[in-house]
Amino acid sequence: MMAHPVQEGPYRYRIEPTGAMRVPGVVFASAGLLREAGRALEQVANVATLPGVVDASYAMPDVHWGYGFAIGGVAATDPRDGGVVSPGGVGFDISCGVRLLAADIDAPGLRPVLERLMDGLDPAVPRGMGKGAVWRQPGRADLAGILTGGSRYAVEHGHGEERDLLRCEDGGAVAGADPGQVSGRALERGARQVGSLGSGNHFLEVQRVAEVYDPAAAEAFGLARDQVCVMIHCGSRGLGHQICGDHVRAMDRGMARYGIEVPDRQLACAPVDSAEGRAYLGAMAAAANYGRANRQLLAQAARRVFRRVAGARLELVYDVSHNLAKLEDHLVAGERRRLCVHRKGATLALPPGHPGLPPDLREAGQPVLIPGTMGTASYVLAGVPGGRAFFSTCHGAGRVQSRHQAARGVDGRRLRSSLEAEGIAVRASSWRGLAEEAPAAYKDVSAVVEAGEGAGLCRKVARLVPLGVVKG
DNA sequence: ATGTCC
Repeated sequence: MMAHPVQEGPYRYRIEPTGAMRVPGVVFASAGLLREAGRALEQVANVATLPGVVDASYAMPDVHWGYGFAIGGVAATDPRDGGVVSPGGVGFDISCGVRLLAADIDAPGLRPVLERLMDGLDPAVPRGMGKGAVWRQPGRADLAGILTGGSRYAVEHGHGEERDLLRCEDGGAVAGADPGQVSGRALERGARQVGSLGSGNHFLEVQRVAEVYDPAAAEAFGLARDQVCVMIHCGSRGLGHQICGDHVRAMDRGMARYGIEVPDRQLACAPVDSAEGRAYLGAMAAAANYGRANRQLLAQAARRVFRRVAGARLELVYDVSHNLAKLEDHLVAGERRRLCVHRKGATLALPPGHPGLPPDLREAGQPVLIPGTMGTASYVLAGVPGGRAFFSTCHGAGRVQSRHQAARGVDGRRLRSSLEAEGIAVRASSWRGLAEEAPAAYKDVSAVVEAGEGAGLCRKVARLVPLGVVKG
């Protein structure tokens, strides 16, 4: 579908419905970010053709090209109106997300032991391709427990604190997981990777709170200026990837049976209330739980190193997923409807007062964690009243260069030297992998966050800067 | 993102 966005408000553009589009497209962006979105806007228009789509096909300020759906896209469908679920609307890395922990130590206090801390984290954080995991050989029962119980199962088996679960979306476990819909191959891939970072833009960073914008919310989140934090960005590894591939194939074969036509095969989908739709949602929830358990185990690995090297404790601030579809209740034109909300490279941002928040965060709103590009800032945001796009906001910087382009433009060793010269300790698993994640390959995360705030999607709480990077 | 093609 062609897309001709027209400005209709500050940081807000509209793509008028044409052809098979059932609803408009709405893009939240500055003029500069809109230009960087490029052909991803055609994907935003394509999503507006899906059966049962409600309200609009939305794009966050960090929108960029993805598989079928743009990354940075939000789309809700109504199952009672033939609404579909599409694996492409979640992405290959199901439940990819971010976990932030706050240390009871400040940056000046940590500085003398930073190098030793990084040397401790280096072997303690399994990463790269096929190179081990924190939970080495989970049995069949443990794997099934992880798929249905997520972080909760990990905590119940000694990998964390009960309080952690209050700081995870859905209490650490998504309901409705159906391990029976997870293929043998997905299980086999997943069994070897429970508690591993992966590669690409996934990382574990030791950070410092550089600036606080909203002192009341920062206090509620347990954050103060100069405090040390740990941010973990990872997903569901080979398991989620295999599940996405398996179910795209099944839906591609089944679409004709439901009389569904889509403008791009990568938008393969099935009605939420169909055998294929239910199968995918059950497997997706299992992968979501696997992703949370993965972050839980990596957090435990970081906790052990912090205790041993710095005598410091790490408290969980929050854990968010930015690749997921969920059944949620929303008001649409004054009417309460249960919708299937796809967020792909977009984060749920519940507003202050929302019943889905733990009591001590209810006044501040939901923490939203925005990983920056290596060597640049990351942000903590919060949901706002009247949040748009089904209470969603951005998820990160978003690429502007392909991996190949980035690797051609930068030498990994030289990049490490320049980061170290800025006082950022780097522990990389491969030089090429490091070069592919060069800051030049990404949009300016600060511009993304400014646009998100300007568009009324979220508000800034704090900015974090890296002290040390453990790179996948 | 991903045992970067079963």
